[in-house]
Amino acid sequence: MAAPRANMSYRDIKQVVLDRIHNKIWAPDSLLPSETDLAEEFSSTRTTVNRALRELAEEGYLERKRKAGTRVLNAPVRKAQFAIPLVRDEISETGAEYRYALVQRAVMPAPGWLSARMNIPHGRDVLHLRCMHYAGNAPFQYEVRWIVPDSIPDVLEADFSRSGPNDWLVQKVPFTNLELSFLATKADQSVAEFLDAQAGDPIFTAERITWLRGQPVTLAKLFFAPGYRMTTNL
Amino acid sequence: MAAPRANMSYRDIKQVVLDRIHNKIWAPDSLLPSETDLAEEFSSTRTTVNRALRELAEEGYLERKRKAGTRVLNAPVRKAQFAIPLVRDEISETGAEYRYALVQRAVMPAPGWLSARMNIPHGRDVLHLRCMHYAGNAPFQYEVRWIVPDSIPDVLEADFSRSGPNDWLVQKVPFTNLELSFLATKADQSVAEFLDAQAGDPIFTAERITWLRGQPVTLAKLFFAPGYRMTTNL
DNA sequence: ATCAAAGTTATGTCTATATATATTGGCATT
DNA sequence: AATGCCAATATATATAGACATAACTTTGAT
Repeated sequence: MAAPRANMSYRDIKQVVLDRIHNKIWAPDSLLPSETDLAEEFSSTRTTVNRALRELAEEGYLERKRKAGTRVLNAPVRKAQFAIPLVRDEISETGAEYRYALVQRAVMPAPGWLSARMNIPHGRDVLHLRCMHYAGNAPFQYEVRWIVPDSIPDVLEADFSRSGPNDWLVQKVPFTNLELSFLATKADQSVAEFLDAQAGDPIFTAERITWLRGQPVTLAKLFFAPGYRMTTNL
Repeated sequence: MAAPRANMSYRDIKQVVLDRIHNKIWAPDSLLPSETDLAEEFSSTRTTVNRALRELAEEGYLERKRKAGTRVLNAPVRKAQFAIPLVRDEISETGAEYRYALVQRAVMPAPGWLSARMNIPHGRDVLHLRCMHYAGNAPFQYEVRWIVPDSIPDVLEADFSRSGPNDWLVQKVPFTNLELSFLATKADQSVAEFLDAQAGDPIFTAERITWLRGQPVTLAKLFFAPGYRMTTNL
C-alpha cells in the first residue's frame, strides 16, 4: 500500500488516490479532503495535488466542482480513447503494403438524405467518390465519400486517382468539428464485391462528418472488410 | 485572428496556437518557439504556456520532446473519446425505462476459446450468464458474460436475477486493465430472437475483457439491437 | 576518424503564493 | 414559505523562480 511520504510527484499522488478509491478508503459518492488538506498530508503543494486530482477527474474517476469539493464517482465513467489513424497508417503498421484505388468519381446534385444530414441546400452539386484501400492484396476498407466543394478551393481539380481523398483533405482542409459514428451494416452486392465478402455479411462501418466553422466539408462512410475489429486497451 | 495581448489564459493561448497551426503560420513538422519565448510573446509565464502546449499535445496536435522542442504534427492523430456508460445509464438518458432480465445462469468448465482468450487454466469452472437489457419494451442489448470466480469472493452466491452482473461487478470488483473491442457480427438464431431481429442481421457488438492485477476477471459480449450506433463528437 | 565525455538547452515538474470564480449555506427580507 | 443577498470555501488558474531530465551538440581523447 502506497504510504504518503515527502517529495511525492503528482503521479505518486494519483496512484495513492486511486488506491484509496479501490480500497474504499474513500467510498463512492464520498467527498475527498480539500486540496489544501491533501497537500498538507502529502507534504506537497496545492498545485501538485491539483494536477493529480484534475487528471483523475479527466480520466473519469472523480467529479470536481468549485466549492462543492471533489467527489468519488461511483461508477467510474471510463473513457475509451481510440486513435483515428489514416487508413494508410493503420495498414502500414500491420506491416502490409498499402495500396489504393479510385473506383468512381462523379459530380452530382446532393441526394436528399445527404442535404438533410449535412445541412446542404437542396440540389447543390457535390463531389462523390468511391475508393478502395488494400492491405497487400487483401481488401481492407471501402470508402464512399461526399465532398461539398463550395468552401474548398481546387477540390474539383484534385487528382484522386493516385491517392485518397483523406490524404488530400488532411493536407488542405482543417476541420473544426467532427462527428464520428460506428455501426454494423449489411453488405450489399457492391460492398460485398469490393471487400471480398458475401452479400449480407455484417460489416463494421464508420461514418464521419466534418465541418469547418459551421460549414459542412465532407461525409465519409467507411466499410471495413469482414473480421475487422477496433480495439483499445486502458 | 486572435492577437496576443496581456493576461491571456492558457485557453486563449491554446486557441492562438491552434489558429496559427490552421493558418500554416506554424507549418506541419515545423518547430514552435520555446516555451520561454512564447511566454514572453504572450506576456505570460512559462507555466501557463506549458499547460496550453501540454494539452494540445494530449489532444494530438503537437509532439513534444525534451530539448528537441515542440513540433506540429502533420496529420493530427485526433483521438476519439467514447464514454463507456453502464447500459442502465445509457438507457435512462434516452428517457426510456430500463428493464433487466436474467436469461440463463450456469457454472461450467471454461470452454477452450475462453481459456485461451483470458489465460485461464483449462477446465477451470467459470460462471456463465446471459441477460437482456430493455429500453422500455424494446430490446436494447443482449449480454453474454463469463466471470472467473477464483479471485472474486461471493460471486457464486450473488443474485443476478434482479440486476445485472455489470452493476454488481462495478460495485464489488475494481479492475486495472480493460480490453475493449468493437466489431460487427451476424445475428444467430438465439441473438436474433432476443433482440427482435432477423437471423443474419448485422449486429453491432462490443467485447470487453477486464483484469485485476494480471488476474482475469470477466469477459462480456454485448450485442446491441439493430440500428444501434455509437457516436461521438469532437 | 571514432567514440566518449561534457556542455547546452527545451521540456518536465515542483514549490510558494496570489487572485479569480463558482457554489453553498445561512441570514435577512419579502 | 419563498426569495434575495452575502460571506465562506473549494476549486480554477496565474505568477515567479528553481531544479530535474532527456536529448542534441560540441569538444576532447584515443
